[in-house]
Amino acid sequence: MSLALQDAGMTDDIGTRLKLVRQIFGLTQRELARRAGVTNGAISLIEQNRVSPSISSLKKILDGIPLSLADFFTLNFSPSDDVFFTADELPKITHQPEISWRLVGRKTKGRALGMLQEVYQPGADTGDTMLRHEGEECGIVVSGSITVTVGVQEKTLNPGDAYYFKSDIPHRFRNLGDEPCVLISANSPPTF
Amino acid sequence: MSLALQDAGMTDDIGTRLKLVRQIFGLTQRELARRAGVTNGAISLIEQNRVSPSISSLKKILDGIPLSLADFFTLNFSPSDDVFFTADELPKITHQPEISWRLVGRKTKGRALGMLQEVYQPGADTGDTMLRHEGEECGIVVSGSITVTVGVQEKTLNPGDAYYFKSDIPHRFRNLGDEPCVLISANSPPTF
DNA sequence: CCTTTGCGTTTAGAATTTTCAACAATTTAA
DNA sequence: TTAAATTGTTGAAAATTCTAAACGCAAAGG
Repeated sequence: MSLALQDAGMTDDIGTRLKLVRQIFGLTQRELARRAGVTNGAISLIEQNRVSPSISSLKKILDGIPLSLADFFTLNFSPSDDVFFTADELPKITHQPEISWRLVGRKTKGRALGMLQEVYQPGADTGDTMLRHEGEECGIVVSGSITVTVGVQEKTLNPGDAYYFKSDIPHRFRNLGDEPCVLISANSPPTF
Repeated sequence: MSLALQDAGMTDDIGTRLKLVRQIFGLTQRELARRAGVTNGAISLIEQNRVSPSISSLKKILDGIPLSLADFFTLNFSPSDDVFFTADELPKITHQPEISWRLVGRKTKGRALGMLQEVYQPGADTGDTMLRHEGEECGIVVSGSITVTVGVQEKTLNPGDAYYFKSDIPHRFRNLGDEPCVLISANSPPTF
């Protein structure tokens, strides 16, 4: 099981690749399908490699994560030491050019925690549609400042400040300052 | 015309992207179709964005170039000064992990020359199927050594050594040494 | 214990892509 | 200048993907 996951990392196998990414982001097939505007059946078939999706479908699906096509094919899950990670081993993810993430650890399956280093360039804005379906998440600002909206609350966080909320509350991150903001976040979705 | 090519660089537009890559490699729709094992009609439709290809089709097509899916989506044709290029501006191409290329200049359309920096890791082998359909090409070794086969001739080239041949003769590059080989090559296909 | 809920899977039919073969336009060669 | 060859495009049929609606299974709650 964990072997299969490791193997699948480098593969061209689109189905396994999609499944891994989906699970890393803590989404069910149905939830991703809803966000992407496709049916859950389509995602199921793709993940089983019973069909080879069209670019347009795959793009729609990845937009629901969100993840660019380039990142999807570039993402590297290749095995490494399970405990220590050098900076350049952390898989990089960029959807909008202004926002980039780095995953801390890869084998999220079977783990309780996911961790990200997130970089928001000045002007970056996640929009308010990024609701995750279950679990909780928290983070602490390392440098720069970031304006976080959670439900009806909003606050601009500076280095050392932090947040913690249930993921099913709509939330939004905006960098209204003029320098990049780096923060470390963690999430604990039971769906992992 | 040249404007369209510049614009197309950054785009998600798969059709234009494929067309650009195909032209950079000096291939016709039919020739690429033959190598890829698809029909020329399919490539035509894709390049016009009248259909959105399946991943399996796109992969087959890119294998005929050859170019990986990751590189295809990562390749950056974005505009820059037309005369000077810094190292990191040169679009990187990797098909096999052991072989990587960097294009010198992007706007090959309308130019007579294409130039590549090529890196062959120890053990790298292009195989003998890489025949380009017309034109001539030449190169000079910068570091390491490379064994080149052209038709019935074969020679191991060391730094400073060079080659020059008609592209329609079957040719093959192999790094039989134990250090990476860097070479600069140029080609002049009339098909550009 | 039973019901409910949520998960991934499956199947038939609708929608889309791909092939095959022909076409028009351009280039090459005679 | 004409004939032959080559290129990209197009239309109808074949093949594949996607949807919509079900299914089986497991976990959670009453």
